[in-house]
Amino acid sequence: MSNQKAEIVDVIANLFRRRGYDGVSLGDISAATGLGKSSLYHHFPGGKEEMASTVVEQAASNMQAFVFTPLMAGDSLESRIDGMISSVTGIYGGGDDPCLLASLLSSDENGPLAERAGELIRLWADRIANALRAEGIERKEARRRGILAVALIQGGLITSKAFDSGEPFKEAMATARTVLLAR
Amino acid sequence: MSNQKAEIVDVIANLFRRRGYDGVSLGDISAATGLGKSSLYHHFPGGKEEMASTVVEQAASNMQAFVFTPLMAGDSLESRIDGMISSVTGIYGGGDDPCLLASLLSSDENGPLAERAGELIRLWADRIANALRAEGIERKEARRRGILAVALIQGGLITSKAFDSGEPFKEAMATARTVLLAR
DNA sequence: ACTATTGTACCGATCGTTCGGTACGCCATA
DNA sequence: TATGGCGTACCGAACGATCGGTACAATAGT
Repeated sequence: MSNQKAEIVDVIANLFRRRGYDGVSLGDISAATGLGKSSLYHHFPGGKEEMASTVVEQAASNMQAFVFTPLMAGDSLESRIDGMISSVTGIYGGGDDPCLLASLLSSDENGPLAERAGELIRLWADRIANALRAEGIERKEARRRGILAVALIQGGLITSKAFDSGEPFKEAMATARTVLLAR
Repeated sequence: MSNQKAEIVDVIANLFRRRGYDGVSLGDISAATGLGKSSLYHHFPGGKEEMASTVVEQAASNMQAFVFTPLMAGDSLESRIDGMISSVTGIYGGGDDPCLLASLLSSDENGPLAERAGELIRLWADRIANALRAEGIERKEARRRGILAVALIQGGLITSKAFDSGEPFKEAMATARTVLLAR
């Protein structure tokens, strides 16, 4: 994907994650990107759905690069977890920016976008669980904690939005850290 | 509010919480309620916005009755927390049903509905904190745990949706219970 | 008879989408 | 070095469909 197009996708992603799939019109996208509606169809022949799915796939690749990779890179479980938390905090603007996956998971009801978003969330929990298993934590317990950590991240984002403050998110991240590093 | 109207509001609430504000059209509401558009405008002269705000106010009243009241009614902190958890588990169908407040908080971007939904989420955390303070837990710590519990509930709902299973939600609730009852 | 409630028909606006067409750069062939 | 064709990128205008909302007459319940 060219840099040019990646920038466009980035702009569209910011719309979708803040307003959900149905909350964003092609007019909005046109205004935000500076491209005419017909130009958007040049880049995304599949229309709005292709714009959204492209955005999701970019998010998937970002997760791979900025979340999963740090989760396997550190020299100790603590440093791996801290690496992920640091990345995640950056991605979500310290709690100020909504999660694209959660946004599409909720707003598309049983469409293909929601299915893919759900898949990525499950993958996320799975990768965390794998990191724990590599440290000798039993399989089911690792899975339990992985899911719990993702729940804390997502719940932290929602409460941070409700409180209009990054503090709830940061508290949730601290709790997730404790859960993941408990022995 | 008459029983008749309360039923209508309930049907509309189920639409909004599953698809968000923008994902529901008046046609959808008309089909789901069996009422023509004119009938809907008879009951809700303010249109879609009034339908949504009525739905939110009904949710507020339900929270008061089924969540806040149990939170003050038990004879021990443990029984109060368990009362709330039991009610909450029922309200969300064991994790299968999305949260109306979270749905509107996210899909309305900075509209009045999102503001009200956020207010109710903050109130929820506050009520939990109050229950903890009544047991001697220090103010800031009580507030921290209240917010954390709400985050676990909301995050549990999202992960449960991603996994298409009530299990993540139940795990999140169990964790919330532990957090709230810790000494 | 009166009021509450509803169905039918319709409104302008906006939705996602498609169309015809233009500008520009690359590359082959003459 | 011209020239003509071709692919990429973009645009304004318009499409049919649906959006939220309204006017009004008919019906139902008292």
